[in-house]
Amino acid sequence: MKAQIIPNISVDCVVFGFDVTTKSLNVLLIERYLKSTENDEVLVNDHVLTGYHTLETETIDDTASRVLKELTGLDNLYKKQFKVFGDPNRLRNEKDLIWIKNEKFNERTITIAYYFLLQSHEVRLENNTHKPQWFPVNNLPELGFDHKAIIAEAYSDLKAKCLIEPIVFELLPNKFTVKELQDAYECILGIEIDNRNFRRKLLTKKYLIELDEKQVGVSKKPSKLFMFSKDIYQKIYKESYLISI
Amino acid sequence: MKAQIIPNISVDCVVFGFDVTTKSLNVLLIERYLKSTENDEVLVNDHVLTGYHTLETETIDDTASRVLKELTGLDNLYKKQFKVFGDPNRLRNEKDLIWIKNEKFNERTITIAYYFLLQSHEVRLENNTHKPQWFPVNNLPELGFDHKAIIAEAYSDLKAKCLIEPIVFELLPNKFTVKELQDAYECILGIEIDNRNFRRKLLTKKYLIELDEKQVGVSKKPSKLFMFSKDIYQKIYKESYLISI
DNA sequence: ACAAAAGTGTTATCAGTACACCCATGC
DNA sequence: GCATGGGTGTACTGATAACACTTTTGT
Repeated sequence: MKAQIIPNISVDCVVFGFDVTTKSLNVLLIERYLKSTENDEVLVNDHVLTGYHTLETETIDDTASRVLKELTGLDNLYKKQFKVFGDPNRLRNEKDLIWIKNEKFNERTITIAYYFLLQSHEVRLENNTHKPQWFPVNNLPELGFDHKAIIAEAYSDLKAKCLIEPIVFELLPNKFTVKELQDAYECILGIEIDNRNFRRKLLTKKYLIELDEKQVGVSKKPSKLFMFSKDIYQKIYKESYLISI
Repeated sequence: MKAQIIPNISVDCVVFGFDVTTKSLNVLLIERYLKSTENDEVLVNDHVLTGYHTLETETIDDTASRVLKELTGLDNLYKKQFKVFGDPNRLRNEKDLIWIKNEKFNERTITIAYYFLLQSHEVRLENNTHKPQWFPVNNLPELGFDHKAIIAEAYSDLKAKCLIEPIVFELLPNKFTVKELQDAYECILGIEIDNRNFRRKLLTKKYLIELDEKQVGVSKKPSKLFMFSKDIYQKIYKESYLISI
């Protein structure tokens, strides 16, 4: 017997992928496309986040992981539940109503929103039945439902979190250069950082392990590679009670 | 026609009340009490958070506000949605099952948890049909459902948020002394703060307005009173991009 | 040898921490 | 006049911010 879906509770996933070569923070979207059966008129043609209803037997976290695995084949990614969207009118603009009628799900569905962090290139886009595509977080296409607002909230949470938790590393390969780390921060925060100050600050951190390796296949001076040690980070982590208001 | 409740979606409210005289951060709980109809045996006798199901026609935020108004008569309090609890087994220990059977609600209910901030004494406890009581956050009674975990998460979020947003003021009267402000911080964070450093730091803030008033009715030297200006705070607020990992 | 990116140091300023005593008031 | 809590100052240390040039490497 298959587990029942809960028709009024869903999970939506904002998948952030960092592209280290183009220095771009992207969001993974899927197409929402519907043609009229009568006259071939295109009724809906925009993009949405990936999501699905929760099953009776699983936790919400499991739903999110399942949805992501289904879309990307990936497991064990950084995952953050950041907000619930439950406005009774959140799915009620014209195209949403057409879509919902077609898909036959509950108009009053609340969605628990998660974001995931990975490197863009980890996701195989070719031959993917969901036809996912990457869009720069600052240049999104037309979005269905309330997904524009969901992405905005996710991005805002990501900006805040990356300053106080070591999550940038989730967007980078295992071995990375200091410049790439700086790029990731600059890209997420939308700011420029002085490279001397940044290097000094980060290179003193014990949890950044300098490897005996350099970049290969680059056309100019190759840079040293580093790794992030979560173990060391957790060992030296100290709670801060600094009041910053 | 009355709005329908959504049987599998609820809101739970962690009401934090600060008592400025006892310097105690408290949580408002209501009793969960059930006697057997057959033999007078007490089946359930513990405490829970206040909460209720969402109505078809309202937003989740509205549900939370409604629940709180119903319990306390209060409006316009600081309110924060901080996490969803949706484990399929979250309501399935023995007493919870007895209770749910009696109350006839859905075993697979997810709850969206909020916390509220106020001063303990704002809530009238006498003649309140819900029989709410304050308990120190560090000394809670036996709790039903997964409410112990919900309170723990709420408290943890509060600790983090009070360092970066001016929300302590929600726990204090309009006019307060610097000492009371310090007490609030010490109490929330569970730490001691050097009063000279604290005063110097906070008194330089433009959003703390020194009043031409002093405490009255205290038995020793009366202290100057201050107000928090949200307007000024928002005007001088500057986004910080300080990486603190 | 040249282009490109990696890598490096100093100074000034600000913020945080540690620490102990005097002062004003109500009783 | 005294007990109580309010209120204050200084020195040290560490972190941040501003700023420009040299080095290494591949081609």
